[in-house]
Amino acid sequence: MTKRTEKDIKLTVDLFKIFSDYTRLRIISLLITGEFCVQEISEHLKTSQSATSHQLRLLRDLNVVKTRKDGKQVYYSLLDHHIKELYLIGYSHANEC
Amino acid sequence: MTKRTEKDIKLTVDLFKIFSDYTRLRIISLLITGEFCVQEISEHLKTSQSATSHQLRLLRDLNVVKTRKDGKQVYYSLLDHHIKELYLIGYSHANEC
DNA sequence: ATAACATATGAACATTGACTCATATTATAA
DNA sequence: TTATAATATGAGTCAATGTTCATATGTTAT
Repeated sequence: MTKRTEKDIKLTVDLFKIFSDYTRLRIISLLITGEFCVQEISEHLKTSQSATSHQLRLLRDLNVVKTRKDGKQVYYSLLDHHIKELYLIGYSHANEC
Repeated sequence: MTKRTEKDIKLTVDLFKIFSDYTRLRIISLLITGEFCVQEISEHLKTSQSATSHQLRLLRDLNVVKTRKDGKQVYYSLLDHHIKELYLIGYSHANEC
C-alpha cells in the first residue's frame, strides 16, 4: 500500500465517520428535506438542545452544513449534494436495496 | 419521524460504522483485490495478528466477509458486492470526485 | 435597561470501541 | 506424541466521543 493510498483511506474513514452516529444521521436525514432551526431539529430528534447544538457544531466544522441567522434562530441546511447522495446510497444499501 | 424510519436510520448507521475505522477500511480495501489469509492481512496492514483477527471476527459477525479454511490458514474474502460498491462510492466522494 | 428566549460552549461524566497481552484452540510436521 | 505454526479469544487498558449540566452569548420585546 502506498503512502498516498493510506492518506486517501484516512479521508474516506473520516467521511464515513460523519454518518456513523445516530443523532448526526437523523440530523442529516432531516436536513435533506429542508432548512431547520436548532429548536426544530432538537424537537424532531427528541434530543436535548445542548446535544443537538454540539452535533451541529461538529457538522459545521466538517463543512457538512451551513447556517443562516434570522433573529434569535439559526437555520441549518446541508452545504452540498455529496452528503445527501452518500446518505441515500448508504440508506438503500442498508435497507435491502 | 415514524418508528419505521428510525429503525431504518439505525440500520444505516450500523452499515456506515463498518467503514468508520481505519483498520477495518484497510482490510476491506485489501479484500476488494482478492482473498487473503490472516497473516497476509496482518503484514499488509502492519497491524498485530491479534488486532487483525479481532477486526476480522467483527467483520465476519456483520456478514461482511466469509472464510475458507485451508490447513492452518484461514482465508478471508468479501461476502457480497454491497460492501465493495459502498466503499468505492465513499472513497471517490472523499477524494474529490 | 430588564426580561425572556434561542443558541453556543466548556467541563465533567459515561460509554463505546480498538488495542495489547496472555493464553486457548486447531492443524501440520517431526 | 511433542513441537511448531496459524488463528481465535477473553480480560484489561486506554483513548475517543457523545451526553449532560451549568452557564455564557446574542437577540428581541417590554
